[in-house]
Amino acid sequence: MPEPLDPDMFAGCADHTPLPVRVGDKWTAKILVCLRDGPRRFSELQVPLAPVTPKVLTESLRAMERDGLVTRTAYPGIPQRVEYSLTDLGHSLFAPLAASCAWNAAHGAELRKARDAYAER
Amino acid sequence: MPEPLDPDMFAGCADHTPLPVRVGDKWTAKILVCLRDGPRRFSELQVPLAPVTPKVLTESLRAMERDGLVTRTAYPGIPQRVEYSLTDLGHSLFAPLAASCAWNAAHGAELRKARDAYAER
DNA sequence: CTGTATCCCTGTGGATACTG
DNA sequence: CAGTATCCACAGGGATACAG
Repeated sequence: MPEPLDPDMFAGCADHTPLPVRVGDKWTAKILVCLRDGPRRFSELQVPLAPVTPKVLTESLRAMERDGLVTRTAYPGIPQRVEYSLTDLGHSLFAPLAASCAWNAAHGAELRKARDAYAER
Repeated sequence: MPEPLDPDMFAGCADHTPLPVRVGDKWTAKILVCLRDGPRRFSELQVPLAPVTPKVLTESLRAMERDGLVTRTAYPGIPQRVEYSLTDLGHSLFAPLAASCAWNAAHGAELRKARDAYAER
């Protein structure tokens, strides 16, 4: 018999999920992985992330820059050259990300099985 | 100097984030926490989750049931009585969830600081 | 090459009211 | 009590074209 739930148990929480900010969206986690081993250029990121559009990739990178996860470095010249790299804060996100990936590896099949079984009806 | 990125590095991935399915949404993680210590009734969940609407709470619980994270048990009688409880699979999500919460505790302030600094311009 | 500018579509979530 | 039924608003993401 559990205790009654505290009506204010989420009072200190942000409005959204307890997951690290904006890592639950469509591209952030993948960008993290792409930048894991070193700086990458804009066009270099577009390849494995296809079919991401330039607009969306820019938006994602800007948001990550704003949150201190990546740094953007522009090298003057023609053609233009821009590199994105992870900050220490960005690297620190691999800890929770690895935990999530481990869960998927261990239980993802079970989840899909449950989903398929539910669809039977 | 990192190797070139593998164009197919995300070929096996789902279209979305590598995070556990539907835990990145607005209510799932909070529902998990509410059900952690035992079964809860629908109206019992509404209290700490306010101002969630019945429609949205139902949708979230249905999706979690579909994914095998919770079980729904209805007890006949008047007034009606329904209890939701976590499955073993649901409980297993606390591992990645804890890692995310730990990140927030350790680095959340740093992220907010970066965000505020970025807003200065 | 590295983006911006528009326009648009969809899904998630919400407001409100009603039912078995 | 435990939902359903409607209707709706908004943000994320995408298609396409263009610019510095």
